[in-house]
Amino acid sequence: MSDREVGGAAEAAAAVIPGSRAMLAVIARSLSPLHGQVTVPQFRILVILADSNVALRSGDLAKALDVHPSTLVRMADRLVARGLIRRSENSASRRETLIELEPAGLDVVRTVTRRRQRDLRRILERMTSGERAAFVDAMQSFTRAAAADADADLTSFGL
Amino acid sequence: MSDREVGGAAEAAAAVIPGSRAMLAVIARSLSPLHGQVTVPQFRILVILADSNVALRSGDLAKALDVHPSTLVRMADRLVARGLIRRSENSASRRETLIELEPAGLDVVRTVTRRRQRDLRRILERMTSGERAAFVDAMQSFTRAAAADADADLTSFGL
DNA sequence: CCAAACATGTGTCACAATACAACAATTGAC
DNA sequence: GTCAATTGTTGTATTGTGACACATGTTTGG
Repeated sequence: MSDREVGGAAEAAAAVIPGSRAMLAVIARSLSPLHGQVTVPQFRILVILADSNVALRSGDLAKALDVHPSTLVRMADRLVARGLIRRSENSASRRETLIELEPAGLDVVRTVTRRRQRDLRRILERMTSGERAAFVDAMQSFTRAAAADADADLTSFGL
Repeated sequence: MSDREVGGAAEAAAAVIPGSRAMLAVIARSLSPLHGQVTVPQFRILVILADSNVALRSGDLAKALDVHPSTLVRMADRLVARGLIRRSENSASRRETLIELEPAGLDVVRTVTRRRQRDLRRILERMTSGERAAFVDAMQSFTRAAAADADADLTSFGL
Protein backbone atom coordinates (compact mmCIF):
# COMPACT_ATOMS: atom_id res chain seq x y z
CA MET A 1 0.00 0.00 0.00
CA SER A 2 1.00 3.54 -0.55
CA ASP A 3 1.23 4.05 3.19
CA ARG A 4 4.10 1.67 3.29
CA GLU A 5 5.89 3.45 0.46
CA VAL A 6 5.55 6.83 2.09
CA GLY A 7 6.44 5.31 5.42
CA GLY A 8 9.69 4.09 3.92
CA ALA A 9 10.71 7.56 2.87
CA ALA A 10 9.50 9.05 6.13
CA GLU A 11 11.46 6.57 8.19
CA ALA A 12 14.49 7.12 6.04
CA ALA A 13 14.18 10.88 6.50
CA ALA A 14 14.15 10.48 10.25
CA ALA A 15 17.08 8.11 10.16
CA VAL A 16 19.09 10.60 8.19
CA ILE A 17 18.66 13.58 10.51
CA PRO A 18 21.78 12.80 12.57
CA GLY A 19 23.74 12.52 9.35
CA SER A 20 22.50 15.90 8.22
CA ARG A 21 23.76 17.32 11.49
CA ALA A 22 27.13 15.71 11.09
CA MET A 23 27.33 17.16 7.60
CA LEU A 24 26.34 20.56 8.91
CA ALA A 25 29.09 20.37 11.49
CA VAL A 26 31.60 19.88 8.69
CA ILE A 27 30.17 22.77 6.73
CA ALA A 28 30.06 25.06 9.73
CA ARG A 29 33.63 24.21 10.51
CA SER A 30 34.73 24.97 7.00
CA LEU A 31 33.44 28.48 7.53
CA SER A 32 35.78 29.13 10.41
CA PRO A 33 38.59 30.59 8.28
CA LEU A 34 36.23 33.48 7.69
CA HIS A 35 36.53 34.53 11.28
CA GLY A 36 37.08 38.24 11.47
CA GLN A 37 37.51 38.62 7.73
CA VAL A 38 34.08 38.14 6.28
CA THR A 39 30.63 37.49 7.69
CA VAL A 40 28.45 34.67 6.48
CA PRO A 41 26.05 36.90 4.53
CA GLN A 42 29.02 38.53 2.87
CA PHE A 43 30.43 35.14 2.06
CA ARG A 44 27.23 34.16 0.33
CA ILE A 45 27.75 37.06 -2.05
CA LEU A 46 31.21 35.80 -2.84
CA VAL A 47 29.92 32.29 -3.45
CA ILE A 48 27.23 33.44 -5.83
CA LEU A 49 29.75 35.48 -7.76
CA ALA A 50 32.23 32.62 -7.84
CA ASP A 51 29.58 30.21 -9.05
CA SER A 52 28.30 32.47 -11.79
CA ASN A 53 31.75 33.42 -12.97
CA VAL A 54 30.57 36.72 -14.41
CA ALA A 55 29.80 40.18 -13.13
CA LEU A 56 26.29 40.45 -11.74
CA ARG A 57 24.01 43.40 -11.35
CA SER A 58 23.48 44.69 -7.87
CA GLY A 59 19.76 44.11 -8.01
CA ASP A 60 20.14 40.54 -9.19
CA LEU A 61 22.44 39.82 -6.29
CA ALA A 62 19.90 41.30 -3.92
CA LYS A 63 17.23 39.06 -5.38
CA ALA A 64 19.46 36.01 -5.15
CA LEU A 65 20.09 36.71 -1.49
CA ASP A 66 16.53 37.78 -0.83
CA VAL A 67 17.50 41.07 0.74
CA HIS A 68 16.50 44.65 0.11
CA PRO A 69 18.55 46.35 -2.62
CA SER A 70 19.78 48.97 -0.19
CA THR A 71 21.03 46.21 2.09
CA LEU A 72 23.05 44.85 -0.74
CA VAL A 73 24.59 48.22 -1.43
CA ARG A 74 25.96 48.45 2.11
CA MET A 75 27.22 44.89 2.12
CA ALA A 76 28.89 45.49 -1.21
CA ASP A 77 30.47 48.65 0.20
CA ARG A 78 32.09 46.60 2.93
CA LEU A 79 33.32 43.95 0.53
CA VAL A 80 34.76 46.61 -1.76
CA ALA A 81 36.51 48.19 1.21
CA ARG A 82 38.07 44.80 1.97
CA GLY A 83 39.15 44.38 -1.63
CA LEU A 84 37.09 41.26 -2.21
CA ILE A 85 34.80 42.55 -4.92
CA ARG A 86 34.83 45.38 -7.41
CA ARG A 87 32.12 47.54 -8.94
CA SER A 88 32.23 48.29 -12.62
CA GLU A 89 30.05 50.23 -14.99
CA ASN A 90 27.94 48.49 -17.50
CA SER A 91 28.67 50.00 -20.89
CA ALA A 92 25.29 48.82 -22.13
CA SER A 93 23.24 50.47 -19.42
CA ARG A 94 24.72 53.19 -17.32
CA ARG A 95 22.22 53.00 -14.55
CA GLU A 96 23.18 49.46 -13.69
CA THR A 97 26.18 48.66 -11.56
CA LEU A 98 27.98 45.42 -12.11
CA ILE A 99 29.72 43.63 -9.29
CA GLU A 100 32.48 41.14 -9.77
CA LEU A 101 34.94 39.16 -7.73
CA GLU A 102 38.43 40.40 -7.03
CA PRO A 103 41.10 37.70 -6.88
CA ALA A 104 41.19 38.06 -3.12
CA GLY A 105 37.48 37.33 -2.99
CA LEU A 106 37.90 34.18 -5.02
CA ASP A 107 40.65 33.14 -2.65
CA VAL A 108 38.28 33.36 0.27
CA VAL A 109 35.81 31.05 -1.43
CA ARG A 110 38.51 28.61 -2.40
CA THR A 111 39.96 28.54 1.07
CA VAL A 112 36.64 27.53 2.51
CA THR A 113 36.06 24.84 -0.09
CA ARG A 114 39.54 23.47 0.44
CA ARG A 115 39.01 23.34 4.15
CA ARG A 116 35.71 21.55 3.77
CA GLN A 117 37.24 19.04 1.43
CA ARG A 118 40.07 18.41 3.83
CA ASP A 119 37.73 17.81 6.74
CA LEU A 120 35.57 15.50 4.65
CA ARG A 121 38.63 13.58 3.57
CA ARG A 122 39.62 13.03 7.17
CA ILE A 123 36.27 11.55 7.95
CA LEU A 124 36.19 9.45 4.80
CA GLU A 125 39.60 8.06 5.59
CA ARG A 126 38.07 6.51 8.62
CA MET A 127 35.69 4.42 6.51
CA THR A 128 36.47 1.25 4.69
CA SER A 129 36.90 1.75 0.98
CA GLY A 130 33.65 -0.12 0.45
CA GLU A 131 31.73 2.23 2.73
CA ARG A 132 33.42 5.16 1.09
CA ALA A 133 32.36 4.11 -2.39
CA ALA A 134 28.83 3.48 -1.19
CA PHE A 135 28.77 6.90 0.42
CA VAL A 136 29.86 8.64 -2.75
CA ASP A 137 27.20 6.82 -4.73
CA ALA A 138 24.54 7.59 -2.18
CA MET A 139 25.40 11.27 -2.06
CA GLN A 140 25.26 11.44 -5.81
CA SER A 141 21.83 9.90 -5.98
CA PHE A 142 20.75 12.29 -3.24
CA THR A 143 22.09 15.24 -5.19
CA ARG A 144 20.23 14.09 -8.26
CA ALA A 145 16.99 13.66 -6.37
CA ALA A 146 17.42 17.04 -4.69
CA ALA A 147 18.17 18.77 -7.97
CA ALA A 148 15.01 17.32 -9.47
CA ASP A 149 13.21 19.35 -6.87
CA ALA A 150 14.45 22.27 -8.89
CA ASP A 151 13.93 25.09 -6.48
CA ALA A 152 16.39 27.18 -8.35
CA ASP A 153 16.91 29.66 -5.54
CA LEU A 154 18.53 27.00 -3.43
CA THR A 155 21.24 26.23 -5.92
CA SER A 156 23.21 29.20 -4.82
CA PHE A 157 23.48 28.29 -1.21
CA GLY A 158 27.03 27.13 -1.60
CA LEU A 159 28.18 27.93 1.91
CA MET B 1 50.07 1.60 -1.32
CA SER B 2 49.02 4.24 1.09
CA ASP B 3 49.04 6.89 -1.63
CA ARG B 4 46.24 5.11 -3.33
CA GLU B 5 44.26 4.81 -0.12
CA VAL B 6 44.55 8.49 0.64
CA GLY B 7 43.82 9.36 -2.95
CA GLY B 8 40.61 7.40 -2.70
CA ALA B 9 39.44 9.44 0.26
CA ALA B 10 40.52 12.69 -1.36
CA GLU B 11 38.68 11.93 -4.55
CA ALA B 12 35.66 10.86 -2.58
CA ALA B 13 35.76 14.10 -0.62
CA ALA B 14 35.74 16.12 -3.80
CA ALA B 15 32.95 14.04 -5.26
CA VAL B 16 30.85 14.66 -2.22
CA ILE B 17 31.03 18.45 -2.18
CA PRO B 18 27.94 18.94 -4.33
CA GLY B 19 26.06 16.59 -2.06
CA SER B 20 27.12 18.62 0.95
CA ARG B 21 25.69 21.68 -0.74
CA ALA B 22 22.43 19.96 -1.49
CA MET B 23 22.23 18.92 2.12
CA LEU B 24 22.98 22.44 3.24
CA ALA B 25 20.19 23.73 1.06
CA VAL B 26 17.78 21.45 2.88
CA ILE B 27 19.10 22.54 6.25
CA ALA B 28 19.00 26.22 5.37
CA ARG B 29 15.48 25.87 4.17
CA SER B 30 14.41 24.15 7.34
CA LEU B 31 15.52 27.26 9.18
CA SER B 32 13.07 29.47 7.35
CA PRO B 33 10.27 29.06 9.90
CA LEU B 34 12.50 31.04 12.23
CA HIS B 35 12.02 34.12 10.16
CA GLY B 36 11.35 37.06 12.42
CA GLN B 37 10.99 34.95 15.52
CA VAL B 38 14.47 33.82 16.36
CA THR B 39 17.90 34.43 14.91
CA VAL B 40 20.26 31.61 14.05
CA PRO B 41 22.59 32.18 17.02
CA GLN B 42 19.56 32.20 19.30
CA PHE B 43 18.33 29.02 17.71
CA ARG B 44 21.62 27.34 18.45
CA ILE B 45 21.00 27.96 22.13
CA LEU B 46 17.61 26.32 21.86
CA VAL B 47 19.09 23.32 20.08
CA ILE B 48 21.76 22.79 22.68
CA LEU B 49 19.18 22.96 25.43
CA ALA B 50 16.85 20.61 23.58
CA ASP B 51 19.64 18.13 23.01
CA SER B 52 20.86 18.14 26.58
CA ASN B 53 17.38 17.93 28.02
CA VAL B 54 18.44 19.56 31.27
CA ALA B 55 19.00 23.06 32.53
CA LEU B 56 22.46 24.34 31.69
CA ARG B 57 24.60 26.96 33.35
CA SER B 58 24.97 30.23 31.55
CA GLY B 59 28.73 29.89 31.35
CA ASP B 60 28.55 26.40 29.91
CA LEU B 61 26.25 27.62 27.19
CA ALA B 62 28.66 30.43 26.42
CA LYS B 63 31.47 27.92 26.13
CA ALA B 64 29.41 25.63 23.92
CA LEU B 65 28.66 28.50 21.58
CA ASP B 66 32.13 29.96 21.86
CA VAL B 67 30.95 33.43 22.78
CA HIS B 68 31.78 35.79 25.59
CA PRO B 69 29.72 35.16 28.74
CA SER B 70 28.29 38.66 28.56
CA THR B 71 27.14 38.02 25.01
CA LEU B 72 25.25 35.02 26.23
CA VAL B 73 23.56 37.01 28.95
CA ARG B 74 22.13 39.40 26.37
CA MET B 75 21.06 36.64 24.03
CA ALA B 76 19.41 34.85 26.93
CA ASP B 77 17.64 38.08 27.89
CA ARG B 78 16.06 38.21 24.46
CA LEU B 79 15.01 34.57 24.53
CA VAL B 80 13.49 35.04 27.97
CA ALA B 81 11.60 38.08 26.71
CA ARG B 82 10.20 35.93 23.91
CA GLY B 83 9.21 33.22 26.36
CA LEU B 84 11.44 30.58 24.80
CA ILE B 85 13.72 29.91 27.75
CA ARG B 86 13.59 30.45 31.47
CA ARG B 87 16.22 31.22 34.07
CA SER B 88 16.16 29.40 37.37
CA GLU B 89 18.30 29.46 40.44
CA ASN B 90 20.55 26.61 41.24
CA SER B 91 19.82 25.51 44.76
CA ALA B 92 23.28 23.98 45.01
CA SER B 93 25.19 27.09 44.06
CA ARG B 94 23.51 30.42 44.20
CA ARG B 95 26.01 32.21 42.01
CA GLU B 96 25.18 30.05 39.04
CA THR B 97 22.14 30.67 36.89
CA LEU B 98 20.51 27.77 35.17
CA ILE B 99 18.82 28.15 31.83
CA GLU B 100 16.20 25.79 30.54
CA LEU B 101 13.78 25.52 27.68
CA GLU B 102 10.22 26.73 27.90
CA PRO B 103 7.69 24.64 26.01
CA ALA B 104 7.53 27.35 23.35
CA GLY B 105 11.28 27.05 22.87
CA LEU B 106 11.06 23.33 22.39
CA ASP B 107 8.30 23.92 19.88
CA VAL B 108 10.61 26.10 17.82
CA VAL B 109 13.22 23.36 17.68
CA ARG B 110 10.66 20.73 16.83
CA THR B 111 9.15 22.83 14.10
CA VAL B 112 12.49 23.15 12.40
CA THR B 113 13.25 19.46 12.71
CA ARG B 114 9.84 18.55 11.38
CA ARG B 115 10.30 20.83 8.43
CA ARG B 116 13.69 19.39 7.66
CA GLN B 117 12.37 15.89 7.89
CA ARG B 118 9.52 16.74 5.57
CA ASP B 119 11.85 18.23 2.98
CA LEU B 120 14.18 15.26 3.21
CA ARG B 121 11.27 12.91 2.82
CA ARG B 122 10.22 14.63 -0.36
CA ILE B 123 13.64 14.15 -1.80
CA LEU B 124 13.91 10.56 -0.63
CA GLU B 125 10.57 9.74 -2.18
CA ARG B 126 12.11 10.54 -5.48
CA MET B 127 14.68 7.74 -5.06
CA THR B 128 14.12 4.07 -5.61
CA SER B 129 13.72 2.13 -2.41
CA GLY B 130 17.12 0.56 -3.07
CA GLU B 131 18.80 3.90 -3.38
CA ARG B 132 17.01 5.10 -0.31
CA ALA B 133 18.19 2.19 1.79
CA ALA B 134 21.72 2.65 0.54
CA PHE B 135 21.55 6.33 1.39
CA VAL B 136 20.42 5.66 4.94
CA ASP B 137 23.23 3.16 5.42
CA ALA B 138 25.78 5.50 3.95
CA MET B 139 24.70 8.41 6.11
CA GLN B 140 24.91 6.22 9.15
CA SER B 141 28.42 5.13 8.40
CA PHE B 142 29.29 8.76 7.75
CA THR B 143 27.81 9.77 11.07
CA ARG B 144 29.81 7.07 12.82
CA ALA B 145 33.03 8.11 11.14
CA ALA B 146 32.38 11.76 11.90
CA ALA B 147 31.59 11.03 15.52
CA ALA B 148 34.84 9.14 15.89
CA ASP B 149 36.46 12.45 15.13
CA ALA B 150 35.03 13.39 18.49
CA ASP B 151 35.40 17.11 18.43
CA ALA B 152 32.94 17.49 21.22
CA ASP B 153 32.21 21.11 20.46
CA LEU B 154 30.78 20.16 17.10
CA THR B 155 28.26 17.73 18.49
CA SER B 156 25.98 20.57 19.40
CA PHE B 157 25.66 22.12 15.98
CA GLY B 158 22.23 20.70 15.39
CA LEU B 159 20.91 23.59 13.33
C1' DC C 1 36.81 34.17 58.99
C1' DC C 2 39.02 36.29 55.10
C1' DA C 3 40.93 36.46 50.80
C1' DA C 4 41.20 34.56 46.34
C1' DA C 5 38.72 32.53 42.68
C1' DC C 6 34.47 32.28 40.30
C1' DA C 7 29.75 33.23 37.91
C1' DT C 8 26.73 36.22 36.36
C1' DG C 9 25.11 40.63 35.21
C1' DT C 10 25.67 45.94 33.60
C1' DG C 11 27.55 49.83 31.25
C1' DT C 12 29.39 50.97 27.18
C1' DC C 13 31.09 50.52 22.61
C1' DA C 14 31.57 49.11 17.72
C1' DC C 15 29.80 47.09 13.81
C1' DA C 16 26.82 44.22 10.62
C1' DA C 17 22.37 43.28 8.72
C1' DT C 18 18.21 44.86 7.48
C1' DA C 19 14.25 47.72 6.06
C1' DC C 20 11.80 51.83 4.37
C1' DA C 21 11.46 56.20 2.28
C1' DA C 22 13.18 59.54 -0.63
C1' DC C 23 16.13 60.78 -4.45
C1' DA C 24 19.01 60.85 -8.64
C1' DA C 25 20.18 59.08 -12.83
C1' DT C 26 18.99 56.58 -16.78
C1' DT C 27 16.32 54.08 -19.96
C1' DG C 28 12.36 52.89 -22.66
C1' DA C 29 7.65 53.59 -24.53
C1' DC C 30 4.46 56.08 -26.91
C1' DG D 1 10.42 64.47 -26.65
C1' DT D 2 8.12 63.84 -22.66
C1' DC D 3 6.87 60.87 -19.01
C1' DA D 4 6.77 56.70 -16.56
C1' DA D 5 9.35 52.80 -15.08
C1' DT D 6 13.79 50.96 -13.63
C1' DT D 7 18.19 50.89 -10.97
C1' DG D 8 21.16 52.13 -7.77
C1' DT D 9 22.22 54.89 -3.86
C1' DT D 10 21.75 57.70 0.65
C1' DG D 11 19.53 59.05 4.91
C1' DT D 12 17.71 57.18 8.87
C1' DA D 13 16.34 53.84 12.27
C1' DT D 14 16.10 49.36 14.52
C1' DT D 15 17.83 45.07 16.07
C1' DG D 16 21.20 41.67 17.07
C1' DT D 17 26.00 40.06 17.92
C1' DG D 18 29.92 40.51 20.21
C1' DA D 19 33.70 42.26 23.22
C1' DC D 20 35.82 44.46 27.34
C1' DA D 21 36.01 46.38 31.76
C1' DC D 22 33.91 46.54 35.90
C1' DA D 23 30.54 45.58 39.69
C1' DT D 24 28.15 42.31 42.63
C1' DG D 25 27.29 38.43 44.83
C1' DT D 26 29.01 33.49 46.09
C1' DT D 27 32.03 29.73 47.09
C1' DT D 28 35.93 27.78 48.83
C1' DG D 29 40.66 27.10 50.69
C1' DG D 30 43.67 28.44 54.12
